[in-house]
Amino acid sequence: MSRDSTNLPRRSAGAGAHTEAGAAFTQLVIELFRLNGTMVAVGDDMTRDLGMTAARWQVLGAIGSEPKTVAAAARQMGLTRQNVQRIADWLVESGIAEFVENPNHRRAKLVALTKEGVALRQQLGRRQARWANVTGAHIGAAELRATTDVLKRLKKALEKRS
Amino acid sequence: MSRDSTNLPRRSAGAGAHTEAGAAFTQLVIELFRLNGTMVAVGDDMTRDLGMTAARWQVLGAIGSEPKTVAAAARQMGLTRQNVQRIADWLVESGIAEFVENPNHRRAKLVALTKEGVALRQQLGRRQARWANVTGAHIGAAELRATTDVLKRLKKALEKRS
DNA sequence: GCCATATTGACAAGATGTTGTCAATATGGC
DNA sequence: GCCATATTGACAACATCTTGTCAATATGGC
Repeated sequence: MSRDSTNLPRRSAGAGAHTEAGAAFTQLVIELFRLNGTMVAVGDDMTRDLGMTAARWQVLGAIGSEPKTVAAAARQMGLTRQNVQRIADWLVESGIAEFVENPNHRRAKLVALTKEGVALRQQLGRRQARWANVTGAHIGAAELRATTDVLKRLKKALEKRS
Repeated sequence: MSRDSTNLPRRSAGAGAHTEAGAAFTQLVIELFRLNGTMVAVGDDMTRDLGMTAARWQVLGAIGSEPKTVAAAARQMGLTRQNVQRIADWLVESGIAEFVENPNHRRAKLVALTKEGVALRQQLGRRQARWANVTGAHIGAAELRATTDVLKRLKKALEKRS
């Protein structure tokens, strides 16, 4: 191990110079963007024949576990309220979801799955499980969990910073 | 270890059921989306005072190493040609980049940084390095590299599938 | 209960990204 | 050199996402 392989950023690292960990982090960010793009593309592919997209699927999943308001779903997924609203409106138009009265709020109705929505959710769930099981088997549960853990820690570190 | 902890998807896994690796993979996907969102937000924050965004920064970086055509830059980053074209046009309008003659193609000019673009790239590079070094140090180079490796393998596995 | 404050859905405008099409140009087989 | 094919930038139409604003409603301090 060379004298420069410390994980601590050094004052002596000149302008624009990466430490070892800094370089590794940068590579991770690049790969993260790439994989994210691929992941969304696969999600779109997996749902296209059912008239869905990855984004719609995500909302379907959020309201599927239990009915919630648009704002609550948006918060849960880290998306903007307005974007989720638009998708929720589309789901309702398409008969997949419906707005139901919210005992806790007069205006903020709950978005709930219709019978058709529940069936769609099940079908997509089966597809996702097949896909996840096959893909996950390529890597192995232990490594996947370790990876998820690093991603979570990174997210926390980034949020503190702001 | 229980009899069910195999990494192989089983026929006996009922509809919608996850294997251990399948469940771990699913968690990873969820965390990937979240971190990606945070990452773009941080990129936007880091560049906002310079009139930039994460997307523009990415293109700046691509043409910064050496001038290339819009299509080449798009390919390199996995973005659409048209989207990169729009961003490149903006960079040129803003005096950050310019179109220069391409000896290999009469129409497809190269996008190159101007003097101002080079300075901007340096400034952003310094910021990025500080940020990467600090954030990377929280995790450590070894774990970061292991994580990047898993992401790369996942991307490969997903691409084969399509 | 009253009131300051936060949350929520609705709406609009604009930014950003995608998809399809076209003609100009380059490339490779022959 | 000629020609089929692929690549490229230009343009347009559209989909998607973000940002700002507003009034209705809920919440918590008092």
